[in-house]
Amino acid sequence: MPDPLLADLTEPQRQAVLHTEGPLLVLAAAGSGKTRVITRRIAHLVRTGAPPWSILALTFTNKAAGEMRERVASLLGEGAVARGLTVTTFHSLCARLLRRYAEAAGLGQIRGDFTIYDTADQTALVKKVLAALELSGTNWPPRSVLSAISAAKNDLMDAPAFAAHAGDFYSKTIARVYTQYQKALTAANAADFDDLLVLTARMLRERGDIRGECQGRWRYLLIDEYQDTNRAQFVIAGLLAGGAAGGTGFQPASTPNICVVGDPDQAIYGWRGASISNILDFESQYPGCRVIKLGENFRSTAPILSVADTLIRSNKIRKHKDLFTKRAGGQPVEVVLTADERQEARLVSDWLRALHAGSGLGKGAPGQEATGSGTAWKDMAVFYRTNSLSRVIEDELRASGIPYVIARGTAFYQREEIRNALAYLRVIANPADEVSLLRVANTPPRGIGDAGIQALEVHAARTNVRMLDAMRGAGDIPGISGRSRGGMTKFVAMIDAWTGAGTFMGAGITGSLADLAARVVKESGLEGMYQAQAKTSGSESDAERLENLNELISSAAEFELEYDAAAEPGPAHPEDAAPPLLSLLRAYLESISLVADADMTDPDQGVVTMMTLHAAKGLEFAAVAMVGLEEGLLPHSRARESDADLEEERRLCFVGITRAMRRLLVTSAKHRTNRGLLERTIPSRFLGEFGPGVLVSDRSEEGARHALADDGPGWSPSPARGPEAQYPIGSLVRHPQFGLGQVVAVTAGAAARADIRFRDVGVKTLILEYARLKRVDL
DNA sequence: TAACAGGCAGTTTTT
DNA sequence: CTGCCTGTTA
Repeated sequence: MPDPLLADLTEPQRQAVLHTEGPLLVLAAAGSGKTRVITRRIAHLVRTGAPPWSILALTFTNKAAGEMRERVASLLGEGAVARGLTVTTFHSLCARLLRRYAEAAGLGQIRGDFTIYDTADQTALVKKVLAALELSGTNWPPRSVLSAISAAKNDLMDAPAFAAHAGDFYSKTIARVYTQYQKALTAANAADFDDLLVLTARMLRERGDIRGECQGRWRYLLIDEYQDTNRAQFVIAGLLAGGAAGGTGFQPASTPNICVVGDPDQAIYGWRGASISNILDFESQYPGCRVIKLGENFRSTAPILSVADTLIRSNKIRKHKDLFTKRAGGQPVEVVLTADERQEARLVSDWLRALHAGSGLGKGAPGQEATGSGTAWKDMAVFYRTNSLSRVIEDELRASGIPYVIARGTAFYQREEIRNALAYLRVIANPADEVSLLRVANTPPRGIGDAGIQALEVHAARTNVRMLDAMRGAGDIPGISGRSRGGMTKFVAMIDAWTGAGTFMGAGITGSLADLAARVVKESGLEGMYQAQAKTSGSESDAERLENLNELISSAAEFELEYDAAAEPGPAHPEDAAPPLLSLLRAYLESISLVADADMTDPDQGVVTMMTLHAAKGLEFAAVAMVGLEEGLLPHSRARESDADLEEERRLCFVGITRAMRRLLVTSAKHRTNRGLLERTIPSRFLGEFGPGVLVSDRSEEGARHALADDGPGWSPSPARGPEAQYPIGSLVRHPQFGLGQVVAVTAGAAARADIRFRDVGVKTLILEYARLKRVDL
């Protein structure tokens, strides 16, 4: 009697499902049925007797985790999932482990009720630190400082270690900031995204008991998209598996049941610290591990696959693997050159509309369902390299009445009014959270100004109390004006009223999260503030803010309905249990902190999806349009310095192509308006690597709005030279602001600069990429 | 203290 | 073009 779990699998797929004991590496090419294998494997494990709670599957996005959970549930029934099967993201898992064990582990930095700081919070905090260290924000852009710190953390380097390695002035300064930043996080009882991983890795490494508990529970470990793991994730995986991770010297418990799935050709997170070597070295890390390659593609037509395969062969640092399909036929891939981004957008929108109307799509490979009626909107997508490209497309789709969504899961929570409301909630959940406190202490204005805050901060630091508690005694603090004092007293009273002075008991304290959110929105004065704004300005966007606040309350209500307290990790000691409302609030805030852009793509919305190439990974669509195939955009200008960067860009392009099942349109605009400036572009070198069989057309004549001469062929590999080559020493240039000048020195490299002596304003050093210079002596 | 104007700098991808 | 930061004024 054939097992229905195995019946429709290919031989390699079947092998991967059946290999349950001992390490397993599955190299799964794009579209090779990876998710199917993973879910069947989990189902098979359960069928053959593994308790669901002993299985841990890790993904990178909530969406991937959700899908996996759903598919397992449909194979086994909801019951199995309910019996403790853990399918979650790395970051969620770490957050949960830390909530449960952080205090017991004596990590020092955080307690179980910590707040997760997102990029905006991190920026606010690092700015404070920079100010305190008297470093100017222009010389030390918070963004770059944070990315240096993040890189260190991803490499599991803490502040003391970083300081120890810092040799030059730059690193030494970063080390000082890193140290203070970490101290500030500790004071705020907060962890940034990277900390979630770093602290978990440290905890599992240092605490054999906790590690043992985890290993004891999760006997089967499965990790998806393994090619995108960074060092911290790699170490966590190794420690959970019970293997000897990263040379830390632990004895493997036995041969660990760790199964990793990935595709080196789809590694696109190198910039975030991911290292392909984690997957490439898996075999040597776990000697005797089984390796299974899934090469047959079940997703795309032959022409699409051929383009993808030809392109990716241009990568030199690569283990070749055949990508093939048994199906023949299919429409050719279309490459279209347009005059500019507006024509490009129009072309994409026309293309989508034509497919929707039913021209052509069903005539693909035999065996495909003939969709004479056209492609549904939800089966189409538009991909772009950078978010900024979405605007023109969006305008065009809206104008032509095509329904669409932009996959920007985080956008809602980034809005000013939402961040304000959430900041209040976060202060309730974690009174030490200074970033949130400072954000709303005077929002809406209640008379607390900079001077008042300054005095309060000094006092709090001196007396070693939390700022919120310092506010309670504002009357006794010297240097605070009466007006400020009044505002602070009101502020504290308000928070106390919401929390029952921290007890979450008493009259007027409900157990409902939605009620709490509603009270906060109203009683904080946010609602009134935005109402007033909407009335005076009468603008649409101000009215929208009020709607958004209501939507936030609804989202809290929704979360509350779905929340399962029993599924939460209890504290290590039951007597530490927080009031139910507080636990609910923290879980809610955590879920918000960990949403990703990709999470918001709901396949059932019946609309075209627009998203970045990064967000597209793991998805598939019947028809895909990829725009902006231009030098500087894809490959991105920031990523063509090294071969490694360039190859990652090529993989990104590969990922985009391989999302398409039946139709693929790739566009490149000859001119593009950048920051209000029309620029001529060079077609992406990748177009020249698509191989034969693509259908190329140049439609730029039809859309030409300006009389700029067209030169040259569609594309040829662009000369790989930086902008500095265009501005030799001595050349004359014009700058929109500084006027005429002469180049006196040039430095090539990442950010090529030139020293230019201007006739009127003297010598200036400019970054060529942004300087908007024009040669005037040619 | 709050609101506003004007100058300036920065441009990727995200858990 | 945008958003951020600074400085000015009521």
